[in-house]
Amino acid sequence: MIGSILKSKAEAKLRDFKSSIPSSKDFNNFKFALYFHPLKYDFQSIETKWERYWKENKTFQVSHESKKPKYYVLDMFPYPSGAGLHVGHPLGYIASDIIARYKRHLGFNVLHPQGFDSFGLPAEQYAIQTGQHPAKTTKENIQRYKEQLNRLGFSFDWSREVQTSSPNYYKWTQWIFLLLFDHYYDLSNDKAQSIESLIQQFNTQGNEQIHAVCNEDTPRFTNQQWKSYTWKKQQEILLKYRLTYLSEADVNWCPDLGCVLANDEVIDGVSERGGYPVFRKKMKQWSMRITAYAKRLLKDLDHIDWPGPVKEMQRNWIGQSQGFRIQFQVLHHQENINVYTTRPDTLFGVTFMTLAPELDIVKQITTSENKLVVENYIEKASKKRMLDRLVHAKKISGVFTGSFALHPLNNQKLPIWISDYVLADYGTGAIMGVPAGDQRDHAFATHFNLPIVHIFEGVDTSSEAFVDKEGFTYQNSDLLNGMAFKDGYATIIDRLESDGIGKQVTHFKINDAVFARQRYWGEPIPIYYNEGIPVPIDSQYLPLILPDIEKYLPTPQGDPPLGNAKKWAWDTHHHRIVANDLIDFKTVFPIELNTMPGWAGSSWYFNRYTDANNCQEFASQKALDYWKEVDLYIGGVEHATGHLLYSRFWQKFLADLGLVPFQEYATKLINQGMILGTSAFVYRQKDTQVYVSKNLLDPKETYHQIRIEVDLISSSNELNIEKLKEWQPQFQDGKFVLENGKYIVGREVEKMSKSKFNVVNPDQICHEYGADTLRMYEMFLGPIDQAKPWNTAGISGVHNFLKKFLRLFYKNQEWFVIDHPPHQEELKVLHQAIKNVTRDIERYSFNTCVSSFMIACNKLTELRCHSLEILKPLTVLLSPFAPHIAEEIWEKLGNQHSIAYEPYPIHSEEYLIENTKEYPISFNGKKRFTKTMELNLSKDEIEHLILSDARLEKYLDGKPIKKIIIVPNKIVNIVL
RNA sequence: GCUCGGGUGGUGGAAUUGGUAGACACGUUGGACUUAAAAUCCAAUGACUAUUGCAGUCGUGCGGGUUCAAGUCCCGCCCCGAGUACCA
Repeated sequence: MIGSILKSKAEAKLRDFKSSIPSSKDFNNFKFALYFHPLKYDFQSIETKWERYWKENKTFQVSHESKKPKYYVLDMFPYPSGAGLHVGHPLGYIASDIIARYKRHLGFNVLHPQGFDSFGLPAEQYAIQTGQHPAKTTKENIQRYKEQLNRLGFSFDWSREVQTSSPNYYKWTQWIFLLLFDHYYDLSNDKAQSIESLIQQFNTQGNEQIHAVCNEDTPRFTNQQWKSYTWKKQQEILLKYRLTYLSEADVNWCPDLGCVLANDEVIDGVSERGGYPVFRKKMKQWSMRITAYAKRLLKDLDHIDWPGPVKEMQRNWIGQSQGFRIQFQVLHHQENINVYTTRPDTLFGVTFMTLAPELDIVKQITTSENKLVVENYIEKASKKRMLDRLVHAKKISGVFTGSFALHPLNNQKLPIWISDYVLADYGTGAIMGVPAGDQRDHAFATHFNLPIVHIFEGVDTSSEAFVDKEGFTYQNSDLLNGMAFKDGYATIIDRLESDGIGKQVTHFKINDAVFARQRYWGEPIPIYYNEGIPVPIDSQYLPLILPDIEKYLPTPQGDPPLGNAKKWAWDTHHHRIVANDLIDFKTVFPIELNTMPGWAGSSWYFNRYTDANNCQEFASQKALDYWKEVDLYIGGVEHATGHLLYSRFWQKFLADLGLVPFQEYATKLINQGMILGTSAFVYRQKDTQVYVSKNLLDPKETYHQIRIEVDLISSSNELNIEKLKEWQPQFQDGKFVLENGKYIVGREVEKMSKSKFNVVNPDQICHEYGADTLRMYEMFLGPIDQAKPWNTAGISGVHNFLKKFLRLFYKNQEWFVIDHPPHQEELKVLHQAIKNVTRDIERYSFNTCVSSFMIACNKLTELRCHSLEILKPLTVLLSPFAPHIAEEIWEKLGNQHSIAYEPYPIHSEEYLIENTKEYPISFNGKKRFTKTMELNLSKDEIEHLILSDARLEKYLDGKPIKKIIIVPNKIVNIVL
């Protein structure tokens, strides 16, 4: 019934509409208006016009001297690569720009800066190939990026641009490095303290009582001993406390890049950039003592609104575990072996010990008859690539050292083995082998015929280890026998602690971050060497400028590229860099030749934006206090265990020193999903020049898949063969086997990359459809945080919407907006749109926002609305998404100022209440309703209703019913 | 192996967090207007069965369960994606 009413309404509307269409007599007028739309959406001129306007009027330049509340929206700044921007880059920038513009409408003073992370490997490799100075290519790339970014209408305040490779920026990166060098981590206050204060404590009490984070091999000394040490010895000790320090460390060495890598730059045993094999190697290296902050980095994750996966990855990376450190004596040797275990309760199941081959102690305890095999094994293990170590994880290997350890409680002799399944950099690098309680130990024991002690009563551990913590009682376990896990655990740690054999420890998986690269294109480390001891260059002489060099490769002596610099030594008398040929190492000292890693500059840039042009400070207190922390940070999830962790570490350090007002710099983080490319393939028959169309491939034949440029493909996957032959000469002699006269290519979704020929450039979309369309389309594609393949199929829908929207302001080609009170219907459409768009922006659900605009636009077109009172707020609503067209309309509506700061329309509920009572309702239990309704019913009506539906009875219970919500033939909800 | 996500039309994706599943858009089909194309507008479009009685049945990876009501909650499977890994 309702259905038919609605239907007849719709029909009436249609009739109405059709009758309004003029007959063919006055066709001349009408033709243009409806069927031949001359109204051109000239996005090219609109967009260039407004981009110039924003630039000339400095529309988006902001100051911290403002009474308005602040809002800080930040993008992860890009690395300016030579390939330029592709359609994936702007996704996050568009979202952040929408938020920035939205917040401006709401009256916030919005800080929305942009800059460039311009130090990095690709520019340097390009320099090695071409001899071009990285500074030059970087500058060109930045220029290109800026043009492309501006073309998309982002409301960045470019007056605050930062470039990490510019000396007035890296001056402060070096300054922070020196601060880290000058501090240690005090565990009694749980914060960084100056080295100065540490020296004072050494002078008065030595280091016995000091509770600080330091290297494992730090010796113990009294104040007397300290004073007796030479300057050099003192400095060596201090280095073990500094937050950036130089030490012999196991590093990830990548010979192909000639460079060490941080753990997060190694993926599956190969380098993140280039995919070259990575080896473990001992080298003297700069490191950052991020481990000192591990606990705080973990704890404060609870206080920030970051995506779950990022937090989870950081938690895993930090890898906190509660365990026990147990000491084992080595028979006939002085040395003890410390093991780390999370299961001290399985101590009576120990039948052997295993050490990581890299451990120093291995050489000392190896007996002479085993020396050869052990050394062989160590040699082999160190040569093993990290990848092999992963791949051959299942392959069990190891050798016996010939020595034995003593079980601390029952004095059994335990053979000491070495094996590469034990990692040197986790725990103590040594484990106690418990075949009954650990699967790897079990496999190892089985492989080498080592005994298994079955310590769990009720569980068979002869063929498999048992790792659960319930379902057994202990047996063969001395004092634990008969207990369950909980009691057993408590009993054993009590015993071990009282005997002084072991102690409870909190262990972290995270390692200190290697902080030096053997590269040219990075921040110079402001350190010189005196007697081999690193000495800081006083911060007043910063920046330490990166010198020009001619060759970007390592020196013949194997020094980093900076060794090629003519001027590169520090003169302590004149406080300057001096030329090599004049070097007299009595007065001048060699400068550190390594440079900082890529993440140095990006670890604090968000603070610099608050006061980017300050020459006196890294940022003024006033600016920092006004802009505070980042309210919304948008960037890729790939930085979860790199940039996003290091920058939190630096922020905490700066906060410890009182230099920044917050422990966490970004309260809210959103990860934008990657936009993937769709690569295209042609299929060449093996050893021929014959290319076969995709659907004609013979399963019995072998084909080579060859990636080709996606520009050569039509929307129906047809290949333009002529263009292909022009593109690469190898195809010129090709014979193409066609289907239906066409060559159809294969397609596959992959990461967008220049080398895969699947890059789609935003420039060509801008040219064809305009920036506003691109912005809205990228938002419309799907949820912001989801990875999705780029696909232009739907772009016309968004473009049509903008055209339609513009058409609302026109009638018969003429600008036509009326200033009469709008209809109820029109108001309802407007307020529905305001409500939905606002709600969705607040939820960062931009794709549904775009839908809401389309719905509103369609309805208003149908209503033929030209009311100013409707269209004006709608334009404001749209302006964060499509700023150019909004500005254009805004100006045409007679406004002098930019729409950017126009108050946002706030919806009022009264237009949104559904008039459900219009529809007739019948309570005979069989009628159907077409709408969900909220009804205020009288008692009689309710009773009638209840009689019609027995199910309701159970709800009655004597209570009065206030409201009943009904859907077709069903009672939905009852409010008592 | 472990830890997170996620499976909805031909496609991208909606669903106010338990209340008419498929909004919006693409695509497809038909129509209007055109010499024609483009552009624009209108209509249909989950599947099946009916159809000059206007309706019915089934449908959110599979199998169970809770509920008046399940895409949404619970239990058990299957698949896909991401991260991570001899972590003791």
